[in-house]
Amino acid sequence: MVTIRQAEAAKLSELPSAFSFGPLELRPSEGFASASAIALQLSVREFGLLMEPARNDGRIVRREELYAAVWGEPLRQGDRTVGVYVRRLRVKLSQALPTWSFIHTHVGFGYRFAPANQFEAGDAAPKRAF
Amino acid sequence: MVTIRQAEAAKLSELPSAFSFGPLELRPSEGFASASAIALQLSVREFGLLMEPARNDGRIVRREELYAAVWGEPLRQGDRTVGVYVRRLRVKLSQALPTWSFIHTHVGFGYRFAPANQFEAGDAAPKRAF
DNA sequence: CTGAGAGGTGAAGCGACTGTGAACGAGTGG
DNA sequence: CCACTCGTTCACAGTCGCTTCACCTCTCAG
Repeated sequence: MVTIRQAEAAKLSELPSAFSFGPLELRPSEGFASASAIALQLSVREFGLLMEPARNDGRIVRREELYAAVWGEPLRQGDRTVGVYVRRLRVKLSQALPTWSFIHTHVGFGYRFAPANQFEAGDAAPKRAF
Repeated sequence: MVTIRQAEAAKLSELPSAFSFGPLELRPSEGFASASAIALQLSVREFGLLMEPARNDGRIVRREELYAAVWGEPLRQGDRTVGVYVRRLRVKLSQALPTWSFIHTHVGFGYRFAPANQFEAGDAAPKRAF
């Protein structure tokens, strides 16, 4: 079985050393994430999830795909882990940036990672985009 | 019994990764549909129906065939589900593109999927074709 | 015109899916 | 040994959309 460290290390090489995601600044190589200069305290899994925008730019990603990318193994039937981590990420991100939303649910499909500021309506991505 | 997720995943592999349908842009692999840069909010079933043009280019399709393609099982006697979803699709599409029509009824036969703009009469498909 | 059949429409029940809070155990550092 | 963090799992609650139903409209044959 693959350890967290190994799985994460394997992924890092495929990612850019740094990129921005809306108001967030992410540096995979350092395991660092900040929101408007406020450093975020993320766990390894949470950080792995936040790397998703670097892998797929704004498209809708299935849970299976997300899990495979972060955990390095196929998602098992009935496994709710992805949902739990999405929630934790949402909590931390909304604490740092209350007016922003980053992870959008697509029922029966998966999630779409896209920054959206509720005070700048009409600009960014819609909640549902099938 | 087959879950929605499984049925949907099975279909995706048979479709092109992206195609256009009149002013619509569709990406089956991402569960994404947009109308003139406006992202459409479709459910899994609605999206499955909109994939029809990728399977049959412009010909009239029987309800039985449509149901089998999207639901993955034969249509039962008296089942009106296809009609309900056609209506929902029409509503959403007409909201996004009021001057366009995409799904044309052929009484006693089925539906024909073809983009038609009412402001460009003479060019595109007639409402009834027999 | 009238009736029958086909399709359109609106609403509602129910099950599937997702969100949420909490508990447990493994791992780590003091 | 304890305190802490994090990953994982579970049960429950809330939401969403699939399906079904009843009723209406349209079309056409006679």
